[in-house]
Amino acid sequence: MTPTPPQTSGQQDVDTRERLLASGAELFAEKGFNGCGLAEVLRHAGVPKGSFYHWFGSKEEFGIALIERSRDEYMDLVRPVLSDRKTGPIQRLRKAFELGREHADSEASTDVCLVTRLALETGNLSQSVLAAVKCVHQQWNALIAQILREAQASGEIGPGEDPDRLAGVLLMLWEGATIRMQIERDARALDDFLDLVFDRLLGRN
Amino acid sequence: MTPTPPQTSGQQDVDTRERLLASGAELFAEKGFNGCGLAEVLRHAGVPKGSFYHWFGSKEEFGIALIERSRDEYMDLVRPVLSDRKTGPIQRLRKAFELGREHADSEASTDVCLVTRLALETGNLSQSVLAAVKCVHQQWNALIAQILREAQASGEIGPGEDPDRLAGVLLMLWEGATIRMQIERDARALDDFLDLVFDRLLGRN
DNA sequence: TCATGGGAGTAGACCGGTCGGTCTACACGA
DNA sequence: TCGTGTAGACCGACCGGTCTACTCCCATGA
Repeated sequence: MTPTPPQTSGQQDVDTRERLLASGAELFAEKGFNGCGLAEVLRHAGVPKGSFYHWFGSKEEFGIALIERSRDEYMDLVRPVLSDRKTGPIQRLRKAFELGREHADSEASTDVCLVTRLALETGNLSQSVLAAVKCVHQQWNALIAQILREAQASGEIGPGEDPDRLAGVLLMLWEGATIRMQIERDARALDDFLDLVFDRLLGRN
Repeated sequence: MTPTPPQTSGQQDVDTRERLLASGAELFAEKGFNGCGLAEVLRHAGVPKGSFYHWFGSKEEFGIALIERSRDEYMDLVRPVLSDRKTGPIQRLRKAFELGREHADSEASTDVCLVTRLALETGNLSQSVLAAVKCVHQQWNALIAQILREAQASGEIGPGEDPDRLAGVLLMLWEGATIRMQIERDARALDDFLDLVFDRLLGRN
């Protein structure tokens, strides 16, 4: 279905696909899915249109690949932190979000998590892209809920909390902070998020 | 500069402008500023292109008019609640947000606050539209901060809080909840927001 | 009283540019 | 020679915006 990565022919071809994805991630995060035409992605990547449609069936399919890539990248970044058994669950969670903050700080200030960026475009996103966004959200939600359950088991948070619901709230706060950052062009919103969640909401540690 | 409202000639002309604004508010809230072409707005309003450019200088100018209209509508809705001196500040604030929740509930679930909707489009919004969004945010922020100061004066919240910063956090949470609602097509996210903010964050009342 | 001129507003054909997507031609290694 | 991938001209649809033609109302003045 999707072209398989080449085995013998060197890396020029992989390069093309990878260049497209990198350009797409950058430009879509900055301008949104509908706000950026293929021509611009192509120009930025230095790839002709024919090559694009060799690797991807449509702009939509390209978008979904980008969403999944974005999730995988973030997961890779965060996994070692989350699975570090030397620190408590809440502290691990905090570190994971701090990684996200640092990421936002290091990029151009307009650059924001692609998944969040696409989330508010849902109204004019196609059904399949929307589904991909939703799916990643659920995965993140489950991941956070898992950590919260650990925290509950170790007594770091009260047994009365619903981990799934609390995870949803955390994710939702993070998204709000991301919009705020986007408007104000200032990562301070993410600091406010960290303060709020870890000092006041899950506090006393 | 802008065409003055007609004084003597009845209301057909005002009607045209109003119909355009109503259609624009509905369609832009659903599809975003860039996700919806003028032709669609025109068709929905039953107004020819010539009339549109009679009333508005450009799509951009139209967008700014919509943002300001959205703000005014919400302000009118919320003002009586916020200025009701019979209830405490925090309770008034809660009521105002609950009004927002009810509004979201009554509309089609895709329909969301226009200002929030445009906020994440900042990347591909023109400078002037972005400025309008930012301006409305600051006005809301100031409004909330004012209420919080009252709450501080009456001892409902601690004197250590920074009202402006806290107002920013509240607004940011609200936006996160709005995105969440958009993705899940479910207003439960707004309930979570209300619980979090008023039962836990500003709690004990 | 009524002809008339002009501004307000309606109506939609039309413009160049850009959109996502298709198509053919070609380079190159196995 | 055939499959893989590059290259870009080209397509119809649609974008925001312009332009001309037209209707209608009413202010003016003899």
